[in-house]
Amino acid sequence: MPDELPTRYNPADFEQRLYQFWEKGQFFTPLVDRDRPKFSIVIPPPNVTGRLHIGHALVNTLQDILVRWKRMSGFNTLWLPGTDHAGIATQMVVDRELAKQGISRFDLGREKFVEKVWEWKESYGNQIVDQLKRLGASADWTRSRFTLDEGLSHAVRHVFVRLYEEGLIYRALAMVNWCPFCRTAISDIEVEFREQNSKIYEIDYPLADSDRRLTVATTRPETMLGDTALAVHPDDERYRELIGREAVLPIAERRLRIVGDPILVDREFGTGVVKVTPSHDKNDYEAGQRNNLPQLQVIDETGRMTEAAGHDFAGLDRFDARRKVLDRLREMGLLRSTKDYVHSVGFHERCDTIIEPMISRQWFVRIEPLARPAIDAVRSDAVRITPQSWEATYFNWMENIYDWTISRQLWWGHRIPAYYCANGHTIVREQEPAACPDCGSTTITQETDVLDTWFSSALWPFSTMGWPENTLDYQIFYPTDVLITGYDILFFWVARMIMMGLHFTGRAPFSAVFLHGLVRDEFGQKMSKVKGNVIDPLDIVGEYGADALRFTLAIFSVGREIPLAKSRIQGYAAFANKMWNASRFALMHIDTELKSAKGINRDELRTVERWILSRLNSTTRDVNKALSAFRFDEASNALYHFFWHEFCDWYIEMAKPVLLGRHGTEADTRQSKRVLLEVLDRSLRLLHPFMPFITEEIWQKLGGVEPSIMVAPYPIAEDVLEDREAERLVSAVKAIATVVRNVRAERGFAPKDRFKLHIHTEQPRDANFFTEYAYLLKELARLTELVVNGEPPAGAVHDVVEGFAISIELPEKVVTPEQIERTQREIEKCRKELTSLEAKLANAQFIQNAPRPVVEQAQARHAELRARIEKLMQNQ
RNA sequence: AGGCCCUUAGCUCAGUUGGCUAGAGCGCCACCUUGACACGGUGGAGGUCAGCGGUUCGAGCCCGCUAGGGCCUACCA
Repeated sequence: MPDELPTRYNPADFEQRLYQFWEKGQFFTPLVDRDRPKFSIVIPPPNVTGRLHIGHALVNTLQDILVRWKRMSGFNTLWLPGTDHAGIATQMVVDRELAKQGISRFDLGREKFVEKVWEWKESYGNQIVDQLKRLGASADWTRSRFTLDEGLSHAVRHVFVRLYEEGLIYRALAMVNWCPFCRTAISDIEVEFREQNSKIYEIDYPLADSDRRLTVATTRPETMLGDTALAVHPDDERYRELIGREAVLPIAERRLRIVGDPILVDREFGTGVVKVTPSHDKNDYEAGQRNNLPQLQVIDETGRMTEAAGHDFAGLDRFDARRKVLDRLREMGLLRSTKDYVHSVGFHERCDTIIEPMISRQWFVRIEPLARPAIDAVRSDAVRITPQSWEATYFNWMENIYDWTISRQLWWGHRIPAYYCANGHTIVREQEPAACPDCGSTTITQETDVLDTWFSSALWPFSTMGWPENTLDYQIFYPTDVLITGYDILFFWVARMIMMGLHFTGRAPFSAVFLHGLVRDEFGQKMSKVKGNVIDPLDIVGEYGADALRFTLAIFSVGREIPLAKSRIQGYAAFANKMWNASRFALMHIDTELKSAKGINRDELRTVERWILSRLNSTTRDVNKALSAFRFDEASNALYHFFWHEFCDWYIEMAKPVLLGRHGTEADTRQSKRVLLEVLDRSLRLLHPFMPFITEEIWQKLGGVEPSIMVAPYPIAEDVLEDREAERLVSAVKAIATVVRNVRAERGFAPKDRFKLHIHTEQPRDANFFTEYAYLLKELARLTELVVNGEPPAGAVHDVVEGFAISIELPEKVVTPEQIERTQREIEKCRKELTSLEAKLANAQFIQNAPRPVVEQAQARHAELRARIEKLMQNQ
């Protein structure tokens, strides 16, 4: 029996098989067709060194949901994948590999090392791609790109040269953030400031020409060896007359000018005297420029003290030097105090090394001219950021942006296309020149620095499409439609893509940005190996299936933090199991003849069938609407609720009597089966973007026309399916059944005990409905009999439900104190609401100002409450 | 220091232009092995929507203040 499903949902049985089926079927590859509406997105390229973590799972699940939705909705859809060469990260990984063999990259030399990295990339770089496939990512792998491949490298050189020619890239000596561990400059946003418990030291600097001493405070005493001045505030009466005189730098015994600098010095802070180290502090550097101070580099690029720090210190690590300086000062009696101090210290986010501000020659992007159009693009809604609150952060950063340090002293990356001739001329060209255009020299060397990884990432949306060539892909799929990523790389990546896209293609690279939250553990803690709270998505896929993980991520995708607990994933695996079993049930009753002749005649449908189709229709509308607004949570919630709590809990139960032939005609049974199939089919298609595997597995057994559910049309809402009347009546049936069950449970009757129920209605149509569907209520509420508009005995339990007065005849009168109290409470609640409603309705302004439907609703509610109170009173 | 955000059931969170009789999932309690499913079914308990004040016929939602928490940017001799 090929059509039967195993009793238990076991995703491992089919997920990988289905993925291979999709790949083989080439369903992920769009057509090269410019006449069809397209939808395109590019993946945030994971690092080649990456192993799939839960953040990847989230961002790629969300992209896949959109892509599958759009593809099924008829768009020519491209999801372009790829990986990032990740300069520092990858270099570090290979460094570590080499270290295991006892060699360093310096032993190999640049060329050999880069070869090694490529080798590493060829063997391990595809790991993350295979892992994405486990999640069900429907990216077009045939178009996969790598930031360091030939095409992208060409784009990088092209952009570099143009920016240089436009004066937007320059090389300069400047104070940059230096990582002594990675031995490279890094940009400002790669520095992570952290509060540290540290010490602040007060040190006495004697004046050169008197006994007076000036006390300065510092957290970094080792840098004093590089001091070239002291600064005071020019308006500070305590020190004003000292400006222009000299102090003596302890230990080094060097003369220091005392300068007045209102920008550097805050009179209120500390002693009001500041030591100035222009070579190792950003503010001091600037003060040095203003006051024309000499620079003295005392720390080198490895974090050790230089010769300039003095013979006693040269070669010492900066932190050892700190201790030694303090010892000296103590001996000299110049260390006035040591106090605990909390301040923030900059760390390199990649390697956790404390950043050393350092003057060096680097390449920069003059960013302000690029930022302006990028600000306008967001302001004018050419690019819409969701959630919108991030726009403020974006503007704040973009409006106060400073030049971007793009050179890195690494070996792995895009080597900067600048060349220097023997006579010191600089040539910036896409290809190495044969001779210097200025002097004809043929002795030419290429710049050794490489570019910041984010430089190539900034070009990703168009470089991956073949730009700067005017390729068909570029013409058809650029600009992309939406970019999905985490808010943590808004500045690193998103802002820079907008800037580069606008500058080089004249268009924003995407019209929408969706920033998802960051995944945390169930207690809101960051996941980290140290804490041991890491959830490995591949473990989850193995345990619960990719679909359960995807559904969980979708439902929690909104908000800044996504607390992920296994119990939640388990919950959605249970949902998958529910789908599985509901489908099993349906398949048991759907015969082959039905599968080939799908479709239903709406005019012949009974109320219950019209009801479920109406509910499905409004779910369809909600899901499409939610997805358009990136409300993955609303979409998945709507589907979860519909499928489980409307389709399974109610419709299937309501359909059973007719479906199983216990009630109605054969024609009714056939219709019922048709509707069951129709609703299941549509539900599966609606759910497919969220849970691609299980929906495909089941759908394959439903006998569709298309080869795969992933290319079957996505349902759209149809007004004809909406049926308010059916919704009203079935809603009443549900509510009445619930009340009867409630009374049964509350009064201690057994589930199998059956009662006689009376329903009263003035509407002949409603009376006919209940008469016709008496069998249904008898089944759902377990009744012996349903009487419409009869004479209920006084001793019955009365209530009013959705406008219908009902009375339940119990076999014996059971009155417990709890029960009386409960009725009492219910009446109280109604009365309270009634009182406030009456006040509302008595208020002329409410009647006047509130919209008509609101007033009508209040009036209807008022009537119902009164009737209900009256009936409930009879139960006493 | 500037900016953004959060505070709703035991836990984690929805609640879109003010109309709510405030929802969901998980957890909890009671009952039920009914022929799709115990990864199930039925019923239930649980909230002065952080506090105070204002606008409004009407505030969880808008405005102001207070308290607590988080994040981003800048800086900290």
